[in-house]
Amino acid sequence: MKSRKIPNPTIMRLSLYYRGLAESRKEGFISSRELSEVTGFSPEQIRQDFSYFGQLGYPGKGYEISLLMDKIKNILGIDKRLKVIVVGIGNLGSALMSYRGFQEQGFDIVSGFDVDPKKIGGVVSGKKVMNVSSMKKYIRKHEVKFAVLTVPSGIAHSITEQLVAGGIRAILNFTPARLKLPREVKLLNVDLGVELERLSCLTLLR
Amino acid sequence: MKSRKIPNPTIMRLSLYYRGLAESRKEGFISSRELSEVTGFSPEQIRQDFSYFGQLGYPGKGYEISLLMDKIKNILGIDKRLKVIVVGIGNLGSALMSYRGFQEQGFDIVSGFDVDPKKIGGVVSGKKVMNVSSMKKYIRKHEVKFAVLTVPSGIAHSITEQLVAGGIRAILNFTPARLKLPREVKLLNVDLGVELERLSCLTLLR
DNA sequence: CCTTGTGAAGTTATTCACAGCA
DNA sequence: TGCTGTGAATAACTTCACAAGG
Repeated sequence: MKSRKIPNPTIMRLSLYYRGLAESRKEGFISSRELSEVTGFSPEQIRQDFSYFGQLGYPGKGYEISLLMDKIKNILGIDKRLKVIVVGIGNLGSALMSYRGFQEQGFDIVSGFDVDPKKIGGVVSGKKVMNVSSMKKYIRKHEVKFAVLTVPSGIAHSITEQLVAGGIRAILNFTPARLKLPREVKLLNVDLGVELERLSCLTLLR
Repeated sequence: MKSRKIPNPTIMRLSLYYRGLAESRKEGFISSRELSEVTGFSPEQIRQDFSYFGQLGYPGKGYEISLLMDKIKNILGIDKRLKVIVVGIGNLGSALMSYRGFQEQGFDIVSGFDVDPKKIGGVVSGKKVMNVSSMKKYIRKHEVKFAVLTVPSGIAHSITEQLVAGGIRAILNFTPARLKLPREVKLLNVDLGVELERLSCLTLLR
């Protein structure tokens, strides 16, 4: 274990390794070469990545799969279930509230929030939709740390302020707005239009 | 213009620059510093990025906004509208068919495909939902190059084969499946569970 | 002054190559 | 033999620093 700072790209790859391990349904041991075939990353890179987290593997055998998965879960902080709220219950927001992938990865969507009276009081995928005005209090009370943001970009900033005031620690932002956040609140932007653009570009250039 | 190979990160930033330019609603000229404030990237990086694409700016003035936007559009290949199909009309698929962001970025969702008889023949957001069995022919006939994939991961591979056989050139994959594709077909994975995981991890480590 | 564009320096990430262990 | 773990080499990316133009 070389206890240097862990590169960001390594962190970004960990969840894909985890997914690869889960999918392979292999049991016992897996080598970096085998994991390479599943995930598409090079064996060297995989070993390098794992080396940041200590002695994980066994020379000549590989990595013990269940141990490795536990370790990654632990590193990623998904060894305990985390509460998530969805703000903005439009088409995308509703879809995300029903999205099974979140559940599977250890996230519990606990409720939705919107400003539209027609949506407030409703139920989507078994979870209540509440008024944004009660959001701050809710976040505090239930100690929610994660929010998924799918509101119109015009109100994204004001909603974000309320999220931060409530104590949210991380925002998965589906709006095109570039949010300004205090250092301690983490942000990940998922811009579907931008993703397609990038894809379009890759198609033309390579 | 230094005609070296364009770094991947540069390409990934271009669409965000474009978005920043569109949002700023500024007219005339914009400097790298101003664009920096909008996008969050450093002025040096912005200049470096643009420098790959030739003499774009004017010293002392900045970049001519409409010119710059056209240039980026051209580079990203979004100067013409592109047809997109959505395969898998579940919650997420429906949301994506209604997603205005695609339209705004120059992508036209032309139709949806599913295997569920209850969905086939339906209309989502003004577009027909058709049987996957007719998909290959449709792609050929309408020369569709882009597909958004939101099917259950179990059938992702077989659907993908049909997409490729039809002549699709790029796939935006929302399923957790790691798709194996011929070199000429580009792939971008958007795994919402993985995104949240990464965010969770960032929260804990930094 | 204000800008851009860019070589060079600095930083970070990936790949290589091999020691050491089973 | 096949494997991991890791320093060293390489490659990729970002930031700096400054010349030159408005």
